[in-house]
Amino acid sequence: MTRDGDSPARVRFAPSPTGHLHLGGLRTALFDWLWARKTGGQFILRIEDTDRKRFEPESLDSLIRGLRWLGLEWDEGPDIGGPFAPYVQSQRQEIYLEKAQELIDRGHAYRCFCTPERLASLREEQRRTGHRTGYDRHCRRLSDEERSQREAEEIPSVIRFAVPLEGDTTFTDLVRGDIRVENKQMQDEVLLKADGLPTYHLAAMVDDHLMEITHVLRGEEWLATAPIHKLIVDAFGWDMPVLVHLPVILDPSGKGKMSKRKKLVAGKEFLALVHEFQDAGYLPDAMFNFLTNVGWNFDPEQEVFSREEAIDRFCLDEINPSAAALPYEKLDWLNGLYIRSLSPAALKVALVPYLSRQLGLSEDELNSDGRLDVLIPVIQERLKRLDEGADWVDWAYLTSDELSYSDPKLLIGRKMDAAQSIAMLRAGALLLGEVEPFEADAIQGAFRERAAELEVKAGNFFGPIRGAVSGKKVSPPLFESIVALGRHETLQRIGRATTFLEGLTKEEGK
RNA sequence: GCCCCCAUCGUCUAGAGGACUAGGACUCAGGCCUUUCAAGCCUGCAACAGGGGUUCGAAUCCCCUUGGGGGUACCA
Repeated sequence: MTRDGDSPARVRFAPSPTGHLHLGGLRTALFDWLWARKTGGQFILRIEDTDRKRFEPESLDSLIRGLRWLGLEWDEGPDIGGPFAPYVQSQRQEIYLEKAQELIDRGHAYRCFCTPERLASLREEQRRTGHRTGYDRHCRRLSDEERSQREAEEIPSVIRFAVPLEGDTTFTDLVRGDIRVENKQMQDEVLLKADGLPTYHLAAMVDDHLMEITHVLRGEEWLATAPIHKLIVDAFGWDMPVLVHLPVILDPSGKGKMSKRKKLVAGKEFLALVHEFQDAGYLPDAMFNFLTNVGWNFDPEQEVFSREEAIDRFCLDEINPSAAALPYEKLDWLNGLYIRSLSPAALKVALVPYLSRQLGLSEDELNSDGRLDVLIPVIQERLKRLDEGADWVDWAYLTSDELSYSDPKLLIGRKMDAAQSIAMLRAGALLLGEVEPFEADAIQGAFRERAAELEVKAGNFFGPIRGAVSGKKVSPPLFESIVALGRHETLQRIGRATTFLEGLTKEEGK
């Protein structure tokens, strides 16, 4: 039933807007989307905002941006509507109320008048005495009389599900098989809260049914509540959708579920939130490729694949049931691969916003001259993330004054002395003053020729020049850097570097 | 504590009883290339958690142990 030829599935991603979307959520959405596209069905976005205390309005925006960033377009959702609108649970309150009442009428639920205080002290007592925690079903045993009396007094109440006292419940998880749990292990979960809003247990089951959801993909943290959900769905007399619990994503250390942000032994910070990956300059295509292979495997012999290929091969019953840590190094490698596959023009478009932010220059300024056009092709293969671009080109945007040569090691290579470096700088300046055309190949040719005449190694010649031009030990290829800077600015920098070294040798001579 | 799930190189994974001297990828190490740094190419290190079964034969099936994870809310 999950092989080729599956009928169109209706799959929903149903996050609660309680904060920024993290990679685990994004992966769930991705698998949802993949399955909907694979079967030619629908991908539905539903907002589960039934917790007023934890609701954060901004997270909705963040959520939508994150999904769009990865390219997961939904077919029905709060912003575009659909045949089962509204897709925001807080706007569906009457439905849940009605359904909860229906369960009471059928004897599957009951009103509970216990105060939060009683519940808390009950829990405390259970913990203290080493008993298992849980509601003691006090109100389930209320007589009709007692119940109507409390209702008449308008004592605040919730509606709880009445779990069968005996027997057991079996449900099926597509990747784990049948799972059986004794009913006595389950709680009379709250279905409708005192504020009139439903809990997940009610709202999700009702909406999944009403919205004709065929497959529910959700995090493994829901596995323990699945039997309750089965019981609720059974109580209504509905069909259970296919359940797939996606393995949790572990903290990079492999210990515990990934949370917002944690530090690893190396003291290195790992990203977890979708917008953080965005800001760091991971490409959506790379992220798509990466995430698809966590919890599922495209092909053990093929690491890189397109969205179309992924849709074509994706299969729910191949999902891996075991928890996994994100292989961050692989993400970097993949991202580098995708960056290299971009055309220089496309990379420029992607890179300029990052450069603008980090260098404090406007995008117009960055686009106004040819520096980036020369530099981008040569830094392309050096980038793993877009936010590394600034480190590769910042020197080109410094004025002569801003560039200082305080460290002689920058200009003097290993096994060289200051006098030799000065000679190299002078020779370089001489060449750069007259070489034509002022292009990387021509300049390189002239430099190599001169190196041969001088009988010095290319590295010894280029090193001091590199230091003078970029102010760095490590820079993009020298001759492209020189071209990006232009003849005038390059000569200026070499001149200043020469002066600096000369001052140094004089001091030593004293 | 109780319930449930999971278990192959450091990490992501392939493996659905014989094709496994366990394959791929990332990382790491070494080499080639080389103007720095990368990229690229080549080589290498590295795993079936342990113990019992079942079977002619087990990484693959069963049981136990251990380890890890999840849940135990008027949160999702």
